Amino acid sequence: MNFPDLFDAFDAAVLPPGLPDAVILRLRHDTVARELAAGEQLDLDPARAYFAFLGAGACKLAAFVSSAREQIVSFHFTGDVVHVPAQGRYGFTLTALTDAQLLVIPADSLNRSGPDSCGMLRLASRETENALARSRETSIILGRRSAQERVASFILAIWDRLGADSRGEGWIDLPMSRGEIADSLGLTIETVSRQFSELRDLGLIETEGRSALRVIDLPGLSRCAGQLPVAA
Amino acid sequence: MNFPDLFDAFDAAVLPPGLPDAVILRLRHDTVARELAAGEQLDLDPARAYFAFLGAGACKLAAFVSSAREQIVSFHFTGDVVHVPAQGRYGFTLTALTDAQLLVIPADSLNRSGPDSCGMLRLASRETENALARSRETSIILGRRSAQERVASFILAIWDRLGADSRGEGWIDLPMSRGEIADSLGLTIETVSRQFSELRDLGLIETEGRSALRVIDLPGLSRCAGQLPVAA
DNA sequence: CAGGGGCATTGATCCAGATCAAGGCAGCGC
DNA sequence: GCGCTGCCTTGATCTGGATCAATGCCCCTG
Repeated sequence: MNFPDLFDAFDAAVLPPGLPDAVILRLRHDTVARELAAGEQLDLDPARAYFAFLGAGACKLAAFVSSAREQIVSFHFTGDVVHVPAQGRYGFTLTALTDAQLLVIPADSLNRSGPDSCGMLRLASRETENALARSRETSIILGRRSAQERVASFILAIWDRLGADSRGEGWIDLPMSRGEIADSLGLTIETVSRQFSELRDLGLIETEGRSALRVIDLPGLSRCAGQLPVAA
Repeated sequence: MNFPDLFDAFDAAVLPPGLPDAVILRLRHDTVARELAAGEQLDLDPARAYFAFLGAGACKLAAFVSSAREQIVSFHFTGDVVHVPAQGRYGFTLTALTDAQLLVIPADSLNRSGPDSCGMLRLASRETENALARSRETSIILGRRSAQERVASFILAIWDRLGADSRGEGWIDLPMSRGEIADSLGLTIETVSRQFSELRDLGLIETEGRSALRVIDLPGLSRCAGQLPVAA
């Protein structure tokens, strides 16, 4: 996918209708297309914030906490707009999980004031708000839930997002490794693996190889994801 | 503090300069002043998102996870703008920790489009971005840090925010209980209490009664807050 | 198709923090 | 001032998940 096609996809999926041509042209001028191979990291100026539109593929947004381990803040898939913050106390990186196509938009360029650009500001505000909602949900999961609840929640979230897309019969291909799942849930690889096994033994999911996954019992999985150990 | 004074404080501290009078008047019209006693909860329409300007006092923003325990998303103090989301998967509540004065602004009213209101949109966007940065930092703390690191981080954050305000010699009064600290850090009351004791024994902080706190060794506390158990 | 490297699974043990269980102490009403 | 109530602290024990340690199994390469 080349720049014009990517930009068209972005325009159609994300941009509010009725923006003045001049504004769109300026945005087009500020925007850059990038293609990443699986595992490759997007190179950005750490002093600036960006939005990235993911035209194809999957990626992770991660904070470097120490050399040992990173905290994955969110996973993103085709069609998502990712908010990449400027470096504050932590540095953030956007890394491709599969080959990916993206449009990189400096946040400044959406935030630039001007009588015409309200639509852009609205867009920036909305996307930031989406990111905030996701992040707060992550906080809740990390603060208050058991390993099983975390893994079940993760599977449900992926299922919501990828269940429709992938190969038939409800099988999906996880684009991330067990280690990356662990880094997003605040667990270790071993614990994630054990929880997958346990959910399989409970008959809630089915797995095949490293990445293929199918949800068999959605309500059951929701039940696993739902409650605190204390119950409610 | 009455509505006009509160609004003036809000205008001075938060609103961008140079907004047209009409826009300010409209905002003033949409905005409501509320006074909360310590422990009282702000009653809002759960279907709508709000911003709240905290003119005086302290409050907590919490998500209800189960009847047993809530996850506190953030603490806020005089001068803060709090982003209170609409109810999604979780319901959020804003509760006063001390007697508090606040201005409640429906998010719609900042987001309303119009050629004049770019300044408002910019404001909404900026405040949402602040909330996002705080929330992501919370996620990192909850996902990857030990009890001691969490408590030390918490004390440092409070210290940054309240160290200057309160009574002399660097003593500050914690407006929240141990239980609330625990609920914000994903720990239990007992663990929080033990960590306070341990930091006291290490000579990093001093405590007096339930709520008085003084930081003695700031660099030492930062060191405690900083690293993973693995070290780096 | 054989070999090898890397991720994933599984098992054994350990430990940080939860849970359970007493006291202790500040602040309040009487 | 005295007792009461509700936090807070401290101690003892328990346990979920981390850590340590082998295999096992994809998948890629030659």
